[in-house]
Amino acid sequence: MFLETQQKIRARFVEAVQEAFGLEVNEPVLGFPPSVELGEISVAASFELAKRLRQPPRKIAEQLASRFLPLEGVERVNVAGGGYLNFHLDRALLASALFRLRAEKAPAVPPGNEKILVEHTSINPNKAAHIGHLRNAVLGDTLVRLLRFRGHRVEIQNYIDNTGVQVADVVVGFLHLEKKTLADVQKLLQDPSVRFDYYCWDLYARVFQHYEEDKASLAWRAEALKTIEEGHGVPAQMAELISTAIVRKHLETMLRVGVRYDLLVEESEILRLDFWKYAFELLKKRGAVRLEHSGKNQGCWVMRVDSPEGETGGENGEDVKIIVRSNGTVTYVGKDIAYHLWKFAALGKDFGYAPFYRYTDGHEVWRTTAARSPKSPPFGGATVAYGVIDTRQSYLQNIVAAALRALGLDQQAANLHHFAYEVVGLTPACAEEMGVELAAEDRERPYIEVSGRKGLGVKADDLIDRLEEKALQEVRARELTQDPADQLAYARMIATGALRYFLLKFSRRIIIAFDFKEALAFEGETGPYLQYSVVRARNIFRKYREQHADFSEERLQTSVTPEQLRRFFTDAQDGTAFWELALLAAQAETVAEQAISAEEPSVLAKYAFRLAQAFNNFYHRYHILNESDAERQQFLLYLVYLAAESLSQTLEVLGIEVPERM
RNA sequence: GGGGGUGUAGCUCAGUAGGAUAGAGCAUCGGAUUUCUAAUCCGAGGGUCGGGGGUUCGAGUCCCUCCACCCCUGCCA
Repeated sequence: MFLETQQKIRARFVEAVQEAFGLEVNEPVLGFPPSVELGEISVAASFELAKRLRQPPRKIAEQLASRFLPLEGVERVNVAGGGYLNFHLDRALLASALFRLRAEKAPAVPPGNEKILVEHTSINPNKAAHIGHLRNAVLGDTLVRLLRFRGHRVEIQNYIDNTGVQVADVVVGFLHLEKKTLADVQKLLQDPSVRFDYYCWDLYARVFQHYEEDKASLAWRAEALKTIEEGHGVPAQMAELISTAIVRKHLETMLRVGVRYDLLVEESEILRLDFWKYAFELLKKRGAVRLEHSGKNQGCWVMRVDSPEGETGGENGEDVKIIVRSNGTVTYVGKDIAYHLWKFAALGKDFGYAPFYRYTDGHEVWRTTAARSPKSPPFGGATVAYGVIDTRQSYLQNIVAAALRALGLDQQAANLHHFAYEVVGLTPACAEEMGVELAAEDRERPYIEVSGRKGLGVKADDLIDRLEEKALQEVRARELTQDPADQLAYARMIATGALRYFLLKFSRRIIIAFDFKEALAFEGETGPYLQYSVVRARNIFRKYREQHADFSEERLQTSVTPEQLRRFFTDAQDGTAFWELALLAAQAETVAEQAISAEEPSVLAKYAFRLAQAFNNFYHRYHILNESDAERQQFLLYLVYLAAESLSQTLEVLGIEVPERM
């Protein structure tokens, strides 16, 4: 397979340089020659070696070229240009290995023992989810799928900040603005005409407006926050009621786009089980935190934040972060430190667990509880942890890592990956469409920031609704099926495909300026384009089967011989075009590895698009069912299988399902 | 002030740990076997890769510097 061949070439290069020149070198970077006629893999390292060896690069490459063979999968090695080493692969061998890989349903890599923990979504459970949350969830979910695709054992956690300020604000809204009792809220929850998460969305905005108008009312918040954190009284009960209901809504929203979880870690349990107290003791013992006796932070426990160069302070004094407020409550970072110690099994304590939500396939989402439960699966205890958290929180994530280091957990700190992504804004036009009044200068901005406090944003479910509606129209217009259930199922897959691809095609470091027109597009570089490509390929097989009842895709593996593969892949007329498609299809694993190491799912999304493009091009150029040469027809079917199966497996990693018809 | 991010075609973005001729989608214009359903394909136009230095055989990519925009630097998260 392609990835393995690459690894072999790298390793062999190091040996070859050692043999030829007695020189120790690192594994070389592999590139791609400008066209497959020049080879499939290239190494440009001879240029660098030229200095050390005082020889022209071309001469170095020539001395190395002969030392690679025999190498499984490589047919020949030659020198091109000023000193490139170009590797020509054994096309028939690679293609048949790829066919076997795609045809076997078992994962390519057996699951390892090490557990990787991915935390994503982590929405404040006080109102409906918006597009920014969708970006987080889809990025996180795709990271999970990527890791699993490459054989890693992954646990998905969703952190629920159910004792934080944002929940407190909604409690304030119910208690003080709406004068509602616990029973009133309960009734509201049971009212089928009320979308509770939408209701809270509006209420939260109203609370903020009230804070603006009446600063004194901020005291409500402080009071509510304290009682919620202490876990007693009506505010605490109401917070529990609200957050649990909203979390359930969030799970349902995310399920619509194929995102699922294993465990909900609730902040209230971190407090209730004294995880924080325990972590606090550890930090104090190590001198990582100290109590301020004077100055602006008097009465607070703070942690010193070292600047990267080790220069602390300067004239303005050192940078510190408050961990415990002067009123004794813990900031979010403090709780996050405790949470992360538990993630790495470095706290010496564990939660209890209880089932919370069951998916239709039986998979259970668990939540943390204070009571121990013997029947739960083991959670936490990871060696590597990813946190999918927006980039604005980098400062706080650095503090968590710094705390780990302060406790001597350097290895864990190094294995803690802040998967930082940028937020989703609205284009000015979109913001105005949503009813926001913009100043002239705001219209010139690249994007308008969404604001939960102002109630400005595109709700996730509204967007998904619109996508499904549009997709349903398209499905109906095409008269693919008369069955309304099928129509709906197709529309949902197409809507999800469009949305997930839209959120994944951008690099995580750039701000997405959201626009309905772009997000609702089904043509060009979109999810539906990818899905359509696979559908086209499957249509070929379906039609072919109508004439050949005994046909199955798997049978191609034997009906096309290695001899034929060799012949068609080196055909003077079309060999290059055939080979380019197969070669691209073979790179899914290589690209997935890249996406993981760069922590950049867009790399795989872009690859899927390139593969779909290559396939559509091929589809248009070669008419398979009309092919009169039977051997050639079998070969073409073989090639369609490689491309379609590679693409559909890649789409699975992206969380994009393919409908039967489009 | 300090830390981080971004700047590539009219617009939105890629550019694979420096490599062989700067790419894609959208938009615009022109075309395609009345089919394995066109949610497709082909072609055209369009670029001082923010500016200036430097390193290198080679720089969109690395270093320095300047400019513009954004985020963080809360007893919010």
